[in-house]
Amino acid sequence: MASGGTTSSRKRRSTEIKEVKQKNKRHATFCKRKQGLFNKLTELSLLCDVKTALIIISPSDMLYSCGYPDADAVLRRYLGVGGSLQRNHCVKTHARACVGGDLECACKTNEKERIECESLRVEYEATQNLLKAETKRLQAMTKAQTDSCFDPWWNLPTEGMSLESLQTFKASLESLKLNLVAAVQEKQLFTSVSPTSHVLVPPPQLPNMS
Amino acid sequence: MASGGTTSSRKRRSTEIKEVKQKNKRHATFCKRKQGLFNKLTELSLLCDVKTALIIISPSDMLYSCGYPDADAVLRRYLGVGGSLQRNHCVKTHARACVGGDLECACKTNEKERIECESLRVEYEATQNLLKAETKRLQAMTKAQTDSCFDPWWNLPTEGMSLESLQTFKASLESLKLNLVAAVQEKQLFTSVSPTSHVLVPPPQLPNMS
DNA sequence: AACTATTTATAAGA
DNA sequence: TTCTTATAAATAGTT
Repeated sequence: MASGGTTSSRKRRSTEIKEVKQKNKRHATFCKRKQGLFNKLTELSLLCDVKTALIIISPSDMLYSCGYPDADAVLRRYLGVGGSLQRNHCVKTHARACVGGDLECACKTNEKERIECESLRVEYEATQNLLKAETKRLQAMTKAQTDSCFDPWWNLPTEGMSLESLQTFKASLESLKLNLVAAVQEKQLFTSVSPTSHVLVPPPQLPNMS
Repeated sequence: MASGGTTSSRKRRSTEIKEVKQKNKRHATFCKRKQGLFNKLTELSLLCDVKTALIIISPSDMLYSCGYPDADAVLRRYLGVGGSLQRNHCVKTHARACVGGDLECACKTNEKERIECESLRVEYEATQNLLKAETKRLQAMTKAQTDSCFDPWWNLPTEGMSLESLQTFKASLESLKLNLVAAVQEKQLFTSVSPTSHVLVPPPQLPNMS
């Protein structure tokens, strides 16, 4: 009796624990990958000057969105002027297996949404160039050191610049941090950091999605 | 004269070539990353049982989309029943639930705020890049140290300070990044750390996240 | 959250 | 674009 009951409950309990673990694991994976996806999306937007919108709906109908420079603007553009889901223009669809079609269509529509991401991109690229220059310098340094073990890197003529720029980096970073903190605090941040972010409305009722 | 003309045209040509190369490079990057993003998206959908929609608009107005199980269905869900993009801006109810402050409609974001957001994003990106640069530099230095045949640079008394400040710098960069993330997270209840990501409120009857 | 061993993505060059 | 490869980044599993 006691043993039977114990066994039974142990079994049931272990099953439950396993399920919970599975669920937790899946959720952890979801969080990590969602994060990664958002990062990738933002990187793509900035690097390649493209506009993006990403929407994720979790099994429990939680909505997540991410877009640059404005998810809704992208959606509007995608859906067409009427905001209808019937699009009248060509879309390269990478659905499911993510196999790209061969559609070639450069749809030209009203380009009123000339977004001001240009300056953003310029700045970003400047930073990239900086990074590139630094990297190159360091590589040269390393190579020089490897080539001649007697001549350490700090003796190389470029070394001073490297350290100097390091100081510069630090200084600019610190001011950056201040600016950031101030800006974040000033904002009411349910709008998030996106320049044109929106909080989304859950629909009044739940349509079946599957 | 002839030489002048030659020089001039050579310059111009090389500039053009450079530009073209830049353009090609960017496009190559775009293709690769777009592909990667689509793959990631599909993986997320399948692994975690979430519904997704991703739209990309290239500078030449090419539209790309990817979704699972159906991008349009996801969009419909996102947009609400009416499929209208003016989905009731005022989400204050749900937004309050998320932040718990006095709120303004996200849709009413004014220009000033948008600019703030934008600069915020720029700074965030710049910070990330600086961090990247620093990390790379430190890695290279570590490598140089390993490769070094004789007295490693950090053993020299004068240069020890350099290393220290480097490490301090790196540490401060990392904590800066953490602070940044934390600051953003604080403002968003169900967080995504990405600068552009937001979380949407689930429908009232579905409280728990999976 | 943090860490690390692996896997995966991707930049550069062809 | 596609292929290759060296390197960088993401992340699964674990603590």
